[in-house]
Amino acid sequence: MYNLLLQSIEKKVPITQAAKIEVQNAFTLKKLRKRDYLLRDGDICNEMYFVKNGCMILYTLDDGGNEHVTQFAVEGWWVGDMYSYLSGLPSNMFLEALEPAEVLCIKREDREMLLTTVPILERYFRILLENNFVAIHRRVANLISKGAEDKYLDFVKLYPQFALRVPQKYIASYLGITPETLSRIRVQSAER
Amino acid sequence: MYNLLLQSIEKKVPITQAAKIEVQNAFTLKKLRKRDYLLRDGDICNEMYFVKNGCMILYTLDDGGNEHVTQFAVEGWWVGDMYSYLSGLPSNMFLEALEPAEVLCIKREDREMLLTTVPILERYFRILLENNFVAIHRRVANLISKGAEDKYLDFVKLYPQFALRVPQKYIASYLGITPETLSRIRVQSAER
DNA sequence: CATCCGGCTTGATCTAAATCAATTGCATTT
DNA sequence: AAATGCAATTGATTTAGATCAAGCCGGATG
Repeated sequence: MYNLLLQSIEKKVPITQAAKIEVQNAFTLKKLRKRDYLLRDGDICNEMYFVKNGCMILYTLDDGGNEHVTQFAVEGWWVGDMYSYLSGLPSNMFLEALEPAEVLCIKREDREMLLTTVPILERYFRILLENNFVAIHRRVANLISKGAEDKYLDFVKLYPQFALRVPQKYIASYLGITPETLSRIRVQSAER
Repeated sequence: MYNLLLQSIEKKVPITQAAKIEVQNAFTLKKLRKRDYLLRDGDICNEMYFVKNGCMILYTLDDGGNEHVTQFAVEGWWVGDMYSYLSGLPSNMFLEALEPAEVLCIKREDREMLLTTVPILERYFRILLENNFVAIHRRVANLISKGAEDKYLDFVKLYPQFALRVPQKYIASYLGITPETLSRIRVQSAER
């Protein structure tokens, strides 16, 4: 049950057997069906989630009711509204399962506690966040500098798995373009 | 000389006198004049920089020679090309002083060393990166969901200091719009 | 003091992508 | 197998913002 999480940790830092037990005790499992929500606009995000399997999206809704996907999360990824999680203030996001999913949940206080009892995890999260910083920075660079087609091509190159797994409209949203535009881009790219 | 850095650390984690010495020994000071570079396309980013004073921008150049600002950094901020810094691979970015500036530099190996000798800094960087994650995530949400005017208004609300301090063209670039568009937005907003 | 240059503004035009709208194709449910 | 409901496609039109081009202003430089 905790295999994937412990692997994720061990890939980055050494961890003792005793610490593994501590880790396991800090998490609970949630099983989700397609379209279940872990978080809705207005909720406070009191937990962060480690995806064991399935696929989640984190998104906002604008005034016109359009979804804007800020994050995907599949097996081995962390997800949640970090803003709300850290501040304790209400989120303006939705966290939804695109597929049946299982996630490991850790509450704010439990994580804080765990970080003091197993301090090597500070290093784990630090490394995780650094890698994440690189990825999100690349995304920003693409968003401010590239046109629709180039953004899509970079996305496919970076996450070939997603391009197949996730409905196109979510990818379009993630790239900041419309589903219609993405559809047209795909036929044009294929023609060449 | 190390005041601002030590304050930045102490705001987030407790640190002993001995550890402060260790920190100071790990950094060197660089003084920059306006338009000096700390990093150019093709360089490997072997250091990260903590800004003591002045203002830096991190940007890419596209095929058309247009700058795309991915980051600002003023007093108390960290900056550098994290991708190149972590991987040791060449950067495709420029890091330039917009004003005369002083930065504290820490080499890759020295930071790794420091993190093992002063492990509380793992926590410092972890917290820093979490806060940063929230900010950059907000930026992404704005980039994929908002029009030019709303992006600008959010920027001014979040960083009122910058709006005055930095030439508009860099702000435009940071927002993913042209200087012309930003100029027009500003007069329109003022009219109302 | 003059001039030079970079940054900002303003206007005219163009274009990539959004929007609006209809149709089709799948997959899930009944 | 019919029916329902999304997702994707395709076409027509609109629009936000880019691009191109000139002029202008203010601070740095000889």
